[in-house]
Amino acid sequence: MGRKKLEIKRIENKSSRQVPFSKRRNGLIEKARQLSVLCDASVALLVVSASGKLYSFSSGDNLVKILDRYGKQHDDDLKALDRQSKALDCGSHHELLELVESKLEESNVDNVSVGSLVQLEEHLENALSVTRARKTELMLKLVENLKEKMEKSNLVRAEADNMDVSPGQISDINLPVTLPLLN
Amino acid sequence: MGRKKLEIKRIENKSSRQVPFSKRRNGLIEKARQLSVLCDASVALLVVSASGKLYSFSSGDNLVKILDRYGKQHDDDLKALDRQSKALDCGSHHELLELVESKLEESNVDNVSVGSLVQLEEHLENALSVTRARKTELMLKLVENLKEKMEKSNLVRAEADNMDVSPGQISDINLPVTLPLLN
DNA sequence: AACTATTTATAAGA
DNA sequence: TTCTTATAAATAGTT
Repeated sequence: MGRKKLEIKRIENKSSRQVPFSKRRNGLIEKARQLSVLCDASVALLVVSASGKLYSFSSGDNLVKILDRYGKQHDDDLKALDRQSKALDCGSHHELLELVESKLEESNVDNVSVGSLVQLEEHLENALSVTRARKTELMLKLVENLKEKMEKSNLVRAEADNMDVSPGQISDINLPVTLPLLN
Repeated sequence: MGRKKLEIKRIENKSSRQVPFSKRRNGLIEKARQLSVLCDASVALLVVSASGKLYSFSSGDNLVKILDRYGKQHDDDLKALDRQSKALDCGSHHELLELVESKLEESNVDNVSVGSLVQLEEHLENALSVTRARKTELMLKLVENLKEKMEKSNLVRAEADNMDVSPGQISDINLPVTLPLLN
């Protein structure tokens, strides 16, 4: 959609990439927003530029929740895989071979192309990354801690200044206040 | 970009959402692909429909790597946060208060709007989810195990059939073969 | 950062 | 779902 039709291939010149990157990144994020609003969908988008800068979007549900949702969907599948794996531990090579062949057959029956198998592989990799994503509550607790401390501190100040500070007001500022530390 | 200009607000009728969802989802994924190719960027996209179906895209780098990259970028920041938090444990309320106010001041100096503070909060939530995402190697090992077993099994069959099976061939089929189990 | 000629995406309809 | 088409929106090249 420009003066000329553009081939979709890597723009070699690094500085020539800057403007298209910025335009398309913004466009993509806006499209993601529209999809989430129009169709009531959860959307998470991460973009890392070649120079390593990160840009992200996530719909009302934050990334964490979307990942959780994703994780939940695959939980049972992963458990099945786990059981399968354990079963294989005890199984003979012969049994494994039969399993593999039956699975191959299923794939053929369903006319699965190499392309879609590759997609399935990506699928698993995603599922793995999501499973990993469920372990660490530590940082969350850390931030919760900070929040509490700031809340207390604000209350102390409020008392000193004889002002009324509602919990709502506090929670509006306490997290952002900590965030400049991240940059 | 259709026959009529469309307001970007939730399409209430559930069935009326299906077609736009499908079209826009495909469009979004295509745009994500183009951005990653044209500008040599890493892009990860997760879309969960209102009915809970998941669709995803990730550029050559898979989601795991993109998350790792994201995580790496924020690792030092998170460590800083951690140190900060520990320091606060020993600090007085007064010191904390000063910190909060100085941070607030910084924010004002930099003319940070409420909107961008909200963005920063999302930023942290993303960082948290990524930090969580780095913990579990378990599933990866599980799959590696499966891979090895299948490789062995294939070699066994290859010997039996007196065929030559290169490692490359094996790695092309062993993962996909396991993947139908996930669905 | 703005402008505009074009291309691309897509809303509605079939 | 898939195709068609009129129109809106995105954006490549330019200033």
